[in-house]
Formats: sequence, structure tokens, C-alpha cells
Amino acid sequence: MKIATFNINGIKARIGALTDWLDEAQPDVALLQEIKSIDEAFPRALFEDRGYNVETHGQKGFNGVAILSKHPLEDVTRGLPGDPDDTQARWIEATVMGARQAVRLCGLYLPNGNPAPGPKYDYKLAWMTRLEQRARSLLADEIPFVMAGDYNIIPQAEDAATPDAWTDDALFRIESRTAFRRLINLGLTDAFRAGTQAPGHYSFWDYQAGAWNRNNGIRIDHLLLSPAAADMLQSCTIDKDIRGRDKPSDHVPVWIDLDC
DNA sequence: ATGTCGTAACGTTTACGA
Repeated sequence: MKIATFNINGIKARIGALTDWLDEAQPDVALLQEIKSIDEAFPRALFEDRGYNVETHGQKGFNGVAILSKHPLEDVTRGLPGDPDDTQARWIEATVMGARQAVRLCGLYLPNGNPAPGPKYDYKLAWMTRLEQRARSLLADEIPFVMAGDYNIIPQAEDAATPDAWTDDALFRIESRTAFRRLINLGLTDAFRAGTQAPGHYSFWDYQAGAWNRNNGIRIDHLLLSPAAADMLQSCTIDKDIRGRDKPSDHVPVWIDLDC
């Protein structure tokens, strides 16, 4: 089963680029972030016509996540547990049936957190504490799971072309990286790092200052796998070439092949 | 070159978030 994460940076502006990629890549599941749309305005027919089931968790103008799946989606839930006052649309879950077993899919758009320090950074770190609690709960459920999305975390220096430029940034500050490490220390696998330790692999290039042309990127879009899901991992691929197309998102798709 | 996008709004330009 091909499961992808893709921060599309606005559905209205990305209809062409997104449908082109879907038609070529043919993922079974696409976990989308930053749809920047309310649910009612999401062009679901575009994807239903291509054989996808569509579940959204949107809000006006900002944030918003969605799941597209060629297989039926069951037990869909919206919102990361742990703070009833959190109104930001950053989390959606659903269960999909593989050939042999069910897999819980979690799509996430982790807060950016800049400027740091400050209230936005505090929100990011608090959100990551809730994320860790959700991961612990899912581990206890003993269902294989995938937590995929825009983590807004550069895990290590090898994941940035110019790590020194990110020292004080919320994406690379020690508290952010430590919170990401806590997820890994629970036993979760960073799918991309299961395949290579090499530097120079990125999933985001800023629109500014010719970042793409200079390959000044960062790797911030991740798929974390529970131990049972990691046992089914066949490969993890970054669709880098998507960034060079017309009207691209600033992120590219990252996907795994899961033998489930 | 305080460098680019996407979205919203008392819109024809500015503010905000990234």
C-alpha cells in the first residue's frame, strides 16, 4: 500500500499540481496538509472522480488536513486529543484495511512555532506533548499505525542544507528536536531514515531567495511508524522533482510502500 | 533584493502566516 504525505499549501492554488501528481503517482492514500479551506469548499468531487474516498478537517484560511484513500476509511476522527480549547485543524485519523491487517492512519500538520521563544512556540511544544500522548495511546491499542505529515521539525543537522541558519528557529531549536526524539524513543521509526543516513535529502524549499535553485532545503515532512508498521516497511521515497514544476507547493510528497 | 507565496477582506491593497 502506497501511503503519501503532502503539504499542498492551499487547495485552490494546487488543484492542477495535485491532480497531476495523483494521476502519475497513484498513491493508495494521500495525507494532505494546509488545505486552507473549510470542508464545504474542498473540491472533493475532483478526487472522488479519481476513485478516492475523501475525509477533511478544514478551517477558514489556514491549516486544515485531509485524507484521500482508494480504500474505504473507517472510524474517522478529527482533532488531536488533549486540549478541548484548541480550535486549529491540524489532525485527522482513520483506519484502512490492508490485504492482511488494519492500519491506523494519522495525518498531522504540526505548528510552525515561530517566532521562538514566544506563545506560538509554547503552543508548538504543548501540541507535541499531546502528540506524544496520542502515540502512547495508539501503541497501547496494538494496531499498526502511521503518523504522517508536516512535522515542522528538522530532526538533525543532516536534514538541512544550511543548519547554522536554523539554530534559533522553532523548526530546529533543541526543545523541538528533543520532542521529536521522544517520539522516536517510544519506538517509532522515521521511515526515511530507515533507508539511509545520508545528508542532502529535503522535502521543503522556501519560495524565497532562490532556495530551490540553490537546493537550500530542509527535511520536515515525515512518516513515523509504529514497530508493527515498521516491520511492514518496504521503501520510503521523496518525490523531489515535484518542486520544480509549475505552480508548485513549497513542500513535495513523501511516501512509503507498506506491505500490509 | 527585508528577496515569495496563498488566503481573506468593509478588497483594486494590505495584513497575516508560513
